[in-house]
Amino acid sequence: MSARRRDSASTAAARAERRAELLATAAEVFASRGYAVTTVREVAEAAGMLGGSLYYHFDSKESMVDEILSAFLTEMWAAYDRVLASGLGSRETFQALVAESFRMIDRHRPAVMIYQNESRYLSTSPRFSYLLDSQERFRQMWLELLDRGVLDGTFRVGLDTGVIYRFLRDTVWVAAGWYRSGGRLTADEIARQYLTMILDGILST
Amino acid sequence: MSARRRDSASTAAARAERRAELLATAAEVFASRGYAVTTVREVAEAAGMLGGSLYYHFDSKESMVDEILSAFLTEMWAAYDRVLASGLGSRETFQALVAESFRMIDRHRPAVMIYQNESRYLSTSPRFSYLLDSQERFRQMWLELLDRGVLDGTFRVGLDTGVIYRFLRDTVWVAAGWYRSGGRLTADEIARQYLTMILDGILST
Amino acid sequence: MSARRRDSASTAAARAERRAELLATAAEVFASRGYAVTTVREVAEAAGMLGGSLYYHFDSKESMVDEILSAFLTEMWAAYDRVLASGLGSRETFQALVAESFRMIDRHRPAVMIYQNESRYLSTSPRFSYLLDSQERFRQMWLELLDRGVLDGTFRVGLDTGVIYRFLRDTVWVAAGWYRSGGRLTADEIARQYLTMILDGILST
Amino acid sequence: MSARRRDSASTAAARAERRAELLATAAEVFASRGYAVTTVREVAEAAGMLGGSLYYHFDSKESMVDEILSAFLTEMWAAYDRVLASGLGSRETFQALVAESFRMIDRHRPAVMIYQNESRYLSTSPRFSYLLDSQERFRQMWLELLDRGVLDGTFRVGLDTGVIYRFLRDTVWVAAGWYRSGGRLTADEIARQYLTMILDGILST
DNA sequence: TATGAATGAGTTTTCATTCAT
DNA sequence: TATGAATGAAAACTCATTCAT
Repeated sequence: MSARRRDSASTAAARAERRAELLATAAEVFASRGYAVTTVREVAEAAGMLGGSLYYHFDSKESMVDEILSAFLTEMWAAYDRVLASGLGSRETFQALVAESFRMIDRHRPAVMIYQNESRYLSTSPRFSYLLDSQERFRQMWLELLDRGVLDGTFRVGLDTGVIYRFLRDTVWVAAGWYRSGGRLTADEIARQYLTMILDGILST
Repeated sequence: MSARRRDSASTAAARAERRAELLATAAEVFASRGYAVTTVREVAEAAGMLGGSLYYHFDSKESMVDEILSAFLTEMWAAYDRVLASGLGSRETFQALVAESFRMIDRHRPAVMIYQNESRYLSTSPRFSYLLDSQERFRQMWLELLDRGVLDGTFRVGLDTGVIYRFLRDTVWVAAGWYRSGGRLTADEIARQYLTMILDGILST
Repeated sequence: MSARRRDSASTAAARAERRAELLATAAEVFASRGYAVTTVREVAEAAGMLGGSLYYHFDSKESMVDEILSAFLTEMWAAYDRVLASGLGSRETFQALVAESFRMIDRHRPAVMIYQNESRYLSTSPRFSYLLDSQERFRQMWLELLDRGVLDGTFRVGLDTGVIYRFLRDTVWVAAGWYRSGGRLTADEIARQYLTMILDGILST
Repeated sequence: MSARRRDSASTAAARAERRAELLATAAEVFASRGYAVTTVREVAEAAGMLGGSLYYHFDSKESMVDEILSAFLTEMWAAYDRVLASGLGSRETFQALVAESFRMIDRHRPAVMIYQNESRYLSTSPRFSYLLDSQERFRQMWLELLDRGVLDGTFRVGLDTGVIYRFLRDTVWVAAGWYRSGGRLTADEIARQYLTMILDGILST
């Protein structure tokens, strides 16, 4: 490899790394203040630069959230698909999906918060139609799992799976709003608590 | 009662009614599109008037949400306080609070959504410090109830009450995002499903 | 006609009049400074208001030129079509088209200048594709007329009609750059001079 | 001549050549898109470099047009002065000036277009006052020639020389907008067509 | 010589708010 | 009570220019 090639490789890599840094900063700010009310200036300041400078790296404020969300969703579905492909029973699949979700929150808390809080607003634009697609796929995944679990005797009969699905959808993700990585509880521990609660209830037996 | 007094009384009443109508419309729009991204013009249009006309009725966009939220919170705490004052056991109190919450969603869905989605943003302003107060009071209410329930053997030992509290807080209110009054399920029926799930878990026994 | 209907009619008319005034002002400024380098603020100032106020009347800077140009082109083609439909001989048609053009300059000088100077830039946007359409139609009109005139013996044989067409196209319209309505020469007088020059040449005979 | 001197000489020459290349590129882009709306980045890209790199060669975007235009005007006036100094009759002078103009278009089409399209905008800055000077000199040159020609019986009496001057000024240069070097017609052939048209008119005789 | 990252002034646009009618 | 025109502050975005490497 010539020096030239190593150079161009390293600058391309440096550039990608800088982008990633900036996106992480942007995600943090969007998550904590809300996408719509966050100004580009605020993101830039958090990154230690002036407002206009961000436009050297990104086309628009919109393209920043876009990149944040699509990267997150890609990774999320890869994780879910791995679980779904592993042939587990309905209870174990359930547990694995919830655990995966908490791991996503652990690793991509800002992206999860943005996904949770801003989807409604963003998905009015065609550019973000993939958010609706993802939601629909999510819905089908859980409904199928719940139906299967009821049929095979894992889950309680008489529950409204539509209600339970909505319950799960919201419940798991809103935890991103308060979970802090490195806090008292690990993501796996929280997943365990949630699973106990959901699977067995909170009543003493 | 003189004609004059009846007139001014009916005018004052008509005025209050008009305000209430406009607030209901505003709440609907704020809830469905998000407070920050909703323009005053959109609210006005939904009410069949022009942007400037709203300022005859209200001081500002902010005072509209303010009125919406404080009216809602007042009613909500009145309901909660009634439950808390009735001397029920921890399980029954739990059930009653959850049921009350779903009734709030049923009757004040837009206000609940606004409370849920916009509190973080609004409470950065001193004017809305009461939102933080309400949250803190909510937190204490549930933590005390959970602690009491664990002590008297109603709730499972070994659960992290901090986690459970957050779980309950989020879980109940997010239902406002999908619940439709007059839909397939009544508020009480949904409360029953939620309670089964939370108290007994979803596993078949 | 009720008072209400007359009112709404008069306000609609007042509004249309205001728009027309503002468009005339904008056209003046765009014409004298160039569309691209004119700021919305400059247009607003020329109209005695602040920058943002223009957006009460117009969607965007672009929509202002759009309206200016399309109104002008509509009127221009109406005038040309009247000439073309009147069954004149080729020499008289030629004279009438040139005279019409100078009348357009007389009445819509700013619009003509914008059309002349900014078409190249504007027509890169799909919104202004009608500028290209108009140019193409203009080209066909003149080429047909020149060809007919050569065939019927009106025009000199041996001229390159492509060159003459371009010559006419540019020559007539650039006069908008210097012609001032109410100056020493009337539009008809200038048209006469141009026609003498073009038809008979400037050499003494 | 030492190696050192030859090196620095060839370096200086190479540098001048690079500048000339870059200016030619810049002129092309400015001409085709318009100076004001062309970004430095676009010029740089057309020259195969990045935006900032141009600033090694030039002080500013403005200094680029400045150099392009002043070089062009210098050459143009040298050519005109040669004609004017050669003691030709008014008709021959007329023909020679028009022919020279088309040769300028042939050899410096981008510069001519910039001169034609951007003078109004540029000449608002003191730096480009020479554009106004040139225009004034141009005007005097033609008016004197026309007056002389009318006096000596070459040109038709009764024409408004002010109108004819403007006509000539615009007519000749706008050809830069469509002329392509190496196309169907040579510059001299186009000059011949223009001259026939202007001198003898387009009517058959 | 050229790059790439950043600057900062300026531009278009949005929108809560005001106010005369 | 409501309208409609305007205000003005703030937002997203653009781009000529700088400068360390």
